[in-house]
Amino acid sequence: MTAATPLVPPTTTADALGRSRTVLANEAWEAALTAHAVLMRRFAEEDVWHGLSMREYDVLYTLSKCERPQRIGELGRHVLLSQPALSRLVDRLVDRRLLTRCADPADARAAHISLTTAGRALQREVGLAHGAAVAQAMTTVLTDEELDLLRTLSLKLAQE
Amino acid sequence: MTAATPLVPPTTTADALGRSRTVLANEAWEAALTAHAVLMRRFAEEDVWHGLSMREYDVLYTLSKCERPQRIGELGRHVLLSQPALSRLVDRLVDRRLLTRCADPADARAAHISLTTAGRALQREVGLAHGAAVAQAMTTVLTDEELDLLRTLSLKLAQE
DNA sequence: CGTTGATAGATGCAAACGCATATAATTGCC
DNA sequence: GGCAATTATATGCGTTTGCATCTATCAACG
Repeated sequence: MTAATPLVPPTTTADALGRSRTVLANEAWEAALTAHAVLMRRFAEEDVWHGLSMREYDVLYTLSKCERPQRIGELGRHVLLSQPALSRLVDRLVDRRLLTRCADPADARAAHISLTTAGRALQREVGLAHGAAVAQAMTTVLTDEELDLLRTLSLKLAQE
Repeated sequence: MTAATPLVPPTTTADALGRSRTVLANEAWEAALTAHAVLMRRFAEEDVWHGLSMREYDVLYTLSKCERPQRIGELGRHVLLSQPALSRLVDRLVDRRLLTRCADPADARAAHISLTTAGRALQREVGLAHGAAVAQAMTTVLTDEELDLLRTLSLKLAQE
């Protein structure tokens, strides 16, 4: 038994990186928040919105991916907005003839929301231009592998 | 020259994954947005905020990382909020004795914002509990390597 | 059936937000 | 030094938001 035998405990990955697991998590979250803010700001100032707010577009986009009409509650799961705020946002889009509310024969409480033809057309138009801006912003700094990795990590985070 | 020579163009990584680079970027962004929304909602409903909104905490946190007092404009770079909204948010926090405004001798336009003792104490208290919630949420679904990767990808996205 | 509790969505209201613009101070250029 | 352009922040105002609460409907159980 030599005095040179290393007696330090085996390092974890976090130790090897010089940070605790908690710090690692918080640094990752802070970086993600910053990236979110930077990109949201950049996308918001693109001239592609045709009078929609990003939240309004978010609702149109969510509906565009759905085959069947959605309830307010369902939409709420995809949009970071309180139920009353979402309810009124839908009101406004209905007033603008971009959405329709129709009754559910099986549940009189529910409001089924769906895109009008105009709503779908507007979503497509905005989506095309916005999607191009998203691609532009992300592909200039990330490789294909990194984009795929970001998607994978994000899906893990979003899972319950 | 044989007829068996493959004449298809070399596949890119995106082709190999079966998606175009644009689609890849948009899928990554959508997943990131979803993760952001899911986690924000979860963090917001944690009972750690002591009467602060998350945006207000964001300002206290940003200031807590700075040695010197910051201008409104500097804070604005870190917070996803319009300049007037930030100006009034600071007003409210000053009214609550969590921040102080002091004049800049070299530039009478500028408002130097800094934490009061109470503001710093509140940030620490909230930060401790919130940081724990962040760590909890992220470490249960991501490994250390993945956390570090997320941080790296996010920093790349936020650059420029 | 009828009452109780849960669920979907709407509404009252005060607080907070964004846009446009005002105010005030600085910089640059003649 | 004086005037235009720019920068930093504040304010007016209409819109949107969140919280609390309300209404209406459904589900479940005696």
